[in-house]
Amino acid sequence: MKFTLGLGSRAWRVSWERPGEGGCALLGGARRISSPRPVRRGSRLARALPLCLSRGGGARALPDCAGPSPGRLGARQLAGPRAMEQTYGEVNQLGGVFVNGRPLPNAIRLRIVELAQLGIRPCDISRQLRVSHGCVSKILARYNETGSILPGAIGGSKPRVTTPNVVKHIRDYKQGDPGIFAWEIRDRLLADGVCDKYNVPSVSSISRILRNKIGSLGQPGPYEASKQPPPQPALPYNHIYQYPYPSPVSPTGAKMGSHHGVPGSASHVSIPRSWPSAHSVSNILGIRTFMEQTGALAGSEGAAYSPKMEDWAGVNRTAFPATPGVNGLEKPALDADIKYTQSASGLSAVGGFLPACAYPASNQHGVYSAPAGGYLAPGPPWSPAQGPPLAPPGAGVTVHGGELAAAMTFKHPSREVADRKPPSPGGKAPDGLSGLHGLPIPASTS
DNA sequence: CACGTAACGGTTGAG
DNA sequence: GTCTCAACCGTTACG
Repeated sequence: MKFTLGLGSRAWRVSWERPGEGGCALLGGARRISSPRPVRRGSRLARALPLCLSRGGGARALPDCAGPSPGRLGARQLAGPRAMEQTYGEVNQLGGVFVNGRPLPNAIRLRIVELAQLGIRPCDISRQLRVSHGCVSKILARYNETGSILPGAIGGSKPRVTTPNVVKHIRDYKQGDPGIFAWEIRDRLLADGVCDKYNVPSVSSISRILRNKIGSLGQPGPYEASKQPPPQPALPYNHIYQYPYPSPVSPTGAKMGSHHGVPGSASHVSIPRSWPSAHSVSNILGIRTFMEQTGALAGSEGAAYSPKMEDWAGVNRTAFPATPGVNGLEKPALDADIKYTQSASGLSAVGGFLPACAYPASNQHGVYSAPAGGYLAPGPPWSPAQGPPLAPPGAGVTVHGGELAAAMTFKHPSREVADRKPPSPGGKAPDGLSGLHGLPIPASTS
């Protein structure tokens, strides 16, 4: 099924089949769909979703309730089967759209923090952004703890054997003897005492390292290739995981393709794992340096790191303004931050206040491709009688798009690791948006 | 009513 | 190329 409105579950599942996933996504997230648990929150939900809940007849009182309301979804469905196949998502109780298992776009995360800093209560932020309060709580807690709005590293596992040191040695071996075999490297690691028999990388691991990391050093590997070509048409990564965010502004579905001039249309940020940042193989291997030397780094730093850069190459390249101050960035940081672009046009509701969040197709398939605005309620039902809900005029925390973009875009290496662990004792104090990421804006581009 | 958090099903990516 | 596993995700519901 592609679209389900589960009243009983209270969480509407709106899913567009994704290749290979069948309807699984439909069951994700709200596990208690058929939970025997007494629905004692019905009333509350009813408040939150006055009409969205209504079966079929529904949304009258909340005709345009933000997020894909049933009606909206309908519109999307009308967009055609193709679109249906390419996008999917779910709608939470508040009417917000989310992708189960995937982080909220950074724009939203940022917005949450911003609003919190403006004194908005978490519950209100939750309602306004249509993000579950649990999530708001989590994000704020995380921010308070780490000073970063970025989600944690998803997937993978911490290197158990391929430590930076090991990788370094592998690189050395490889550079010393380009024709060396993986098993030879393995032997040498043992012989040199770099590893012992218990933690020596397997041949396959070494091969992978050679292929994915080191390989790019000596040859115009995929990474380089992906960055060299001139802005190629943005890859349709969007289709892979298009967020069915019906742009509140343009519910018709025109929304997806390109957003208000945002190249690549991707308004998504895929959050990279951050733990590896501490010992980013690429960095360790000096790939970045290499890239810099080739001059390819500017504006496309990330390209040098992502093993799957080709997936989102075009976007980054075109959407990302060449900016100084990228040195020292590691892949993780870039993966995450590079996605932010200066263009604020991508954020309908946040626009002007936040830099657009261009989500290049990351190496992750789950990409929110719609503008963050899609998350936002066009007009909060609970609407505070104040002006633009999301763009508090002169709300103290106003930040220059560019300035913020800078903050969002580049992460200081030293903070990299910090993302995960509260690094800076004092650094977490959100000092204005410039520090929202927990990323001090590098004064000097170094 | 607001909020912290466990449980849950999901995604991801290194090994 | 496939599988495993442990990390993370956001939502839901409990307390």
